[in-house]
Amino acid sequence: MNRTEFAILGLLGQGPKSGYDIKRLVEERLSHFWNESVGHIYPILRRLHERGWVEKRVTPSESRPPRHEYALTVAGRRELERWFTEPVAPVPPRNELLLRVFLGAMAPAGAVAAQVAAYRERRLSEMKRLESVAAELERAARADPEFVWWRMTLSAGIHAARSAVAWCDEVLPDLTKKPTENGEVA
Amino acid sequence: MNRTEFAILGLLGQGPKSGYDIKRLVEERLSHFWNESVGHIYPILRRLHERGWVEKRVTPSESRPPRHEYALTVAGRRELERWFTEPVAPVPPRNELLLRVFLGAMAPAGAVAAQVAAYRERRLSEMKRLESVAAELERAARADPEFVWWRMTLSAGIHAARSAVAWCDEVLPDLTKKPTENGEVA
DNA sequence: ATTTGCATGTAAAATGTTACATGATTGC
DNA sequence: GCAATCATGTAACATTTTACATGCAAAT
Repeated sequence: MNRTEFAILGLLGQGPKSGYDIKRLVEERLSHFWNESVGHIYPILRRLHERGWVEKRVTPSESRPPRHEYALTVAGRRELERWFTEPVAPVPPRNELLLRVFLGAMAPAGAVAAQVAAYRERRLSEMKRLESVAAELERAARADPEFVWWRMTLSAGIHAARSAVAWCDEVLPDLTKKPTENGEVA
Repeated sequence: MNRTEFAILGLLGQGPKSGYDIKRLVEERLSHFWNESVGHIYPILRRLHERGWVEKRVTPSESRPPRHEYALTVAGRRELERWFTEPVAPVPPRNELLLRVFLGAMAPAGAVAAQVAAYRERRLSEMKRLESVAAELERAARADPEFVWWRMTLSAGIHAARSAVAWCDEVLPDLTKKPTENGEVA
């Protein structure tokens, strides 16, 4: 069983949803640590249905396409709880920026520095964005039962972004001073 | 053009290699930020050859299978240099641990805490391992022209691992005290 | 004796992304 | 009038992993 299936099963655990609901929810709340592509959600929902982990209810509508809503079954919830105790599968890393850094000796002058600087920008703005989301959450959603969990994932994102920026600040001086000393292409 | 092609092109930029050489090099030096599966390397090498970016030299041997060695061509090196200036494609995140944390409200009691504790262990030992590799490198390879670049990638790994541990230490108290208050399944 | 390392590759499966197809509604 | 949002889904493609297939040499 794959990761997408569990992600969707988990989101349905919070209440019945349509494929489109799932897509939006992932974009709005989970985007700093998860993503789902639309073309993947619908086939997975069907598979979950075939296995009896979700049930489907179609609500017709005059003005729009009928709404296909999926809800967890008892078997689905059991499966979901099992997943929580299953060890997280390690993801083999693939970091394109670090690949460029590692191979930096053969890069055109300044290219790696520019990449790291751009990366720093991205991570810094990500950090600020997450901090403002967290502040807003703290203000508006303390009573929400999801609150504590959501805050933890935001904090994870902030920690990661902050440490990425710190690394950039550490290496950027070495990358910008006298590039040829590092053996780069002149 | 995909990421594996550039990774292999880049490693060949450091000198001619066989498929097996590439596999070993990735495992030994790049494993904290990159991976390649064997089944992928050989087809890619052939593709690079078809495009004229690498040239192939087969050295026969009595006792072993012939060694197929690949080396960058001029066109290959040009392509590689182009890649350095190309913006890094953002990777859509998929963090299974954070997915579990986000959905923590419906987890069996203590399950999320156990996952985070296990994750902390993994990241802490990763951090120690990278620190010792870095120390060894500092001692043995300062003269190596690759040294500065390699050190930067190690530092990135150390920063990331350290910050992950810090996050775990931040959230673990909340996860272990009075689990039912967080709305978990009892 | 058996495992590990050297060394090449192929084939099938899984996973996931992108583009396409359709069409109404709502807001600007 | 036009773009965005709502809403469903399919099909083709790309990417990557896993398993298979082979076989010698060296070390334990």
